[in-house]
Amino acid sequence: MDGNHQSPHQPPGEAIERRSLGDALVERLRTLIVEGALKPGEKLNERVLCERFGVSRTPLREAISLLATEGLIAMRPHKGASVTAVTLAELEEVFPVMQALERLTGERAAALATAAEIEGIATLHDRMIACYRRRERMAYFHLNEAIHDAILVAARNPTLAATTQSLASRIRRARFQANLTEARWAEAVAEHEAILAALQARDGAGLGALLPDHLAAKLIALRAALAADAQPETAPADVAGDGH
Amino acid sequence: MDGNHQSPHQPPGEAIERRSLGDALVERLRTLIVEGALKPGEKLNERVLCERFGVSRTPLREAISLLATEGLIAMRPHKGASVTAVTLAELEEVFPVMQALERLTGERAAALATAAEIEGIATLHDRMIACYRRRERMAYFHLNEAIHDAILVAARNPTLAATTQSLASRIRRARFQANLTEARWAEAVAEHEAILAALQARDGAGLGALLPDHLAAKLIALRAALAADAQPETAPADVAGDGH
DNA sequence: GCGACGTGTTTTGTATACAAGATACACGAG
DNA sequence: CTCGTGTATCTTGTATACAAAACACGTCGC
Repeated sequence: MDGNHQSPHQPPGEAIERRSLGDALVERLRTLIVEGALKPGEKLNERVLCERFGVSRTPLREAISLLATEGLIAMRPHKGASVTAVTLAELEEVFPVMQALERLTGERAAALATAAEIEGIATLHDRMIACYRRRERMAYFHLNEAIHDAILVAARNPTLAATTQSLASRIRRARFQANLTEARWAEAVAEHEAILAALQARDGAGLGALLPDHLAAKLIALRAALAADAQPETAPADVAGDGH
Repeated sequence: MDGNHQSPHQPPGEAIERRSLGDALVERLRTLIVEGALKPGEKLNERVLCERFGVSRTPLREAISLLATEGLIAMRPHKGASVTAVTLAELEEVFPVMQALERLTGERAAALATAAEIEGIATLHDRMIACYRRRERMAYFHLNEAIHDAILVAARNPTLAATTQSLASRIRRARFQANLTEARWAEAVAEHEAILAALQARDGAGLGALLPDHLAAKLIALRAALAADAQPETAPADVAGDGH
């Protein structure tokens, strides 16, 4: 269920079995970058990563190339690859595109989702709410993603799904980096309640507006969080040090 | 001006010089596929292509992988790569996504384009009209693309540009395959007049509606053309033969 | 003492070599 | 004669080897 966020649109019939090493690497690397294990600006030394993953340079380079097209990695000729920085400017750039896609997703999902899919999303939603009550942040995140993936599947458009997913990883990364405040978390849960209600009512216009709004609220929260992170020159680690 | 359709959004300052072989191959292959030299369904034998382009398999495979993410090529593990078919179903899938993106493009371009950019687009437009009058189909196509690229640049969003371009190649391919009728051509020219007028008036809502409409009209035309191509079992070449 | 140049090392870009899976054809059994 | 199986060949997936470019450091000149 987790991992594999890149292809929630796989048509069940065609069953394209994954090309082991290359694709597996793509996912591992993407997770490492999105979840912050590989830090923004970090230089990706091919030899080091090869040893780390136990593979040769050929499949590794394939994976790096692919992530470069997703915008998670920047490649400069003869200078190597590095993890791109999560800047506010980048988010301001990605968000409007994402909003346009999510509006379409909402409209289509409300119209095309099967009853079973809506029920499945409701189940995921309930589990997510339970995680919220218990403040299980990681489980909440993953269920959140599962819900958005399920809505994407319900929109019945593999191209839309693939395009959205490609952009989503850049946004997810910002979310991992900037801590979710308690206030924003409560707000997000309320937005999700409205989203589920619109889907159950098959209100296309409503869902098509709620999803971009949800995203807009997220951007506002991230703006604040990233602006706070942007000037850490005042007290990088001294904040903790002062306590002693 | 021609070629290089994949990166009209290159920020002038960053000047990422292209990684020669790999990227050059991507463009050559993309052109071959889009313009129909490599036919849909055609199997891509790596060794053959290597000899043809005079490169090794490593960069060729990189290029193939990238075009696979664009949807022009399908890869199946241990079975090789092949050019994807241009089906009506695929177009119906890509178009709504493209429309959502173009609406955003129109709104942003109307608001953010510089006076010089609008003037430049007007110039391209006039040259395109001249080509239409002379029925110079190829030159018309290329100026048409140049106009859409210029609008994309004016929208001031590299991510939007890159995403749009990635989908555009799939649509362009259909346009090359299905012949433009005289009636549709005249219609398209009229639509372009309206597009230019909206841009010059900086009418965001107008341009944001005209671009998707332009696309919708194109889809209707392609539907007819592809439906005609779809059942050639009745008389593959006999249609021409009957005339003799 | 400071700066520029040159050499050595590292790292990337490309080519080739090897291994595993898939296709095609031929041979044999029914 | 047809169908299944086994082998041979080819193609892909991965690893390694080679070449060129970039970086780092030391030396030489001013």
